[in-house]
Amino acid sequence: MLSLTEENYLKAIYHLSDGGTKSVLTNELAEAMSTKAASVTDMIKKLSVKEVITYEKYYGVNVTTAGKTKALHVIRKHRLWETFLVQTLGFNWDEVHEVAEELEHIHSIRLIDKLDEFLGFPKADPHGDPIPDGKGKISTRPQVSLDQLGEGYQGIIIAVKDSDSNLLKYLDKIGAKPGRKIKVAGKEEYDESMEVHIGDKKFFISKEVSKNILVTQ
Amino acid sequence: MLSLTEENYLKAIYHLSDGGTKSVLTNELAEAMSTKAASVTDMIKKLSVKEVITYEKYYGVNVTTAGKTKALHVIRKHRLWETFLVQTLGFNWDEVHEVAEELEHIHSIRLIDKLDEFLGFPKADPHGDPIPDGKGKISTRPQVSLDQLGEGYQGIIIAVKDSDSNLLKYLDKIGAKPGRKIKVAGKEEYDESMEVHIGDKKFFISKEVSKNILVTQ
DNA sequence: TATAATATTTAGACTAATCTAAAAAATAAT
DNA sequence: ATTATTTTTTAGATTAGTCTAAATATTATA
Repeated sequence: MLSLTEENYLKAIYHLSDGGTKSVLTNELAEAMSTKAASVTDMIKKLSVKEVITYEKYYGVNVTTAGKTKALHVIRKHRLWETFLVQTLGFNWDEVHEVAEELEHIHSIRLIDKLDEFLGFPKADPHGDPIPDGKGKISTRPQVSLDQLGEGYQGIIIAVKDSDSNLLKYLDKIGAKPGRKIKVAGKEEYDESMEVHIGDKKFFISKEVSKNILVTQ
Repeated sequence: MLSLTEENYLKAIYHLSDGGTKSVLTNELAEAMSTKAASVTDMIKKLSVKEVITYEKYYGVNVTTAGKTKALHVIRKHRLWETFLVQTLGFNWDEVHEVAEELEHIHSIRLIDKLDEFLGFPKADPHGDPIPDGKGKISTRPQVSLDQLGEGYQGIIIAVKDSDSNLLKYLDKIGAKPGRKIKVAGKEEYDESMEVHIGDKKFFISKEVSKNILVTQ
């Protein structure tokens, strides 16, 4: 059984390792957890004893299979709660992250399965991120961030990055929601800002914004 | 701000003091918290620094006004979550206590107010216990436990004690739910067991059971 | 390839919450 | 009113998670 803090570290490691595909360094984990490298070293020792990560001194951390499953279970809870907050309680999509950070640590499996059922077994959360099933299986679609695409591209928004509440408010304002069609009408070489069409409306967005919009390939 | 543990201590003190009407002794608090008296002494020192209780060495603990408000806020959250679990997710009333013990510590006030609204501002939880409002105001009705009443009594079940899951299963089986009419058809002097009529059905219940049924006076 | 810069780990200390064992106060019993 | 019993508190230790400062390893640079 992992403590709340251990769960948070494991989740961060999972995300930073891109779902367990690469190692994570002490300092980037410290940065992500808003803590000091020394604290991270202590924690990764604990997590490797619990066999959810492997760890080689000075060479970073990797998630084990067991660790992946546990991380995905926490992510499942987080995303189901976010869906509940928006779909059922009427929160805006920019208001749910912090609350879900707390709710994701409630233990009852029965609760989360009932919640899943109540919500109609949603495939994705309000930001378009896929919701793992009870066994920790996650379905991913091929996707790119919009900034990597050039003029003329046309596709569908799959998801948006959900970390920054102000960004989400802005994306909401321009209608950049999962499921909407988006077209790169023009791209400025100098700063990589672009003109996009979303529905029948046109917007100029900075590279900073386009990096946070994930679209079909 | 109280820690999770401090919140749990405060809630226990509030309950053991009958809503702040009497002092609580170290040992009974230790018993209620499944911990040792020494730990209790440490914690009540912390809680009195935070001014949610007053404490005089060797003479027990009393809740302050601020403490009452905080305790009632936790109780509000507990009871709203219990209502949600039963009403919305389809849990049985004997399955919700432990989960609500975790959920009651989620901090967002906005969450709990939205939940309250979603549930239709319920006045009582599934066991009949009153739900305090956002300001910590609680409406209590005059009530007695059934064991204190004699043959011939007739009234309405207001609430049942919710601590024991097996008791709740039994009460569910005999239909002893808040709102139902109940009549004491006979009472055995020897062991204070009684025959009760609930709806059109008749049951013999022990004193142990009757103590846990709260009825109108 | 030695040296400088950066990253990581160790050592030692702090707080919250807990414990056991011993001391002290309050209550009960003779 | 002493003594015995019970209750409560103190003293000192332990674990989880954190920190700073110092030491060590790795990587980059000249």
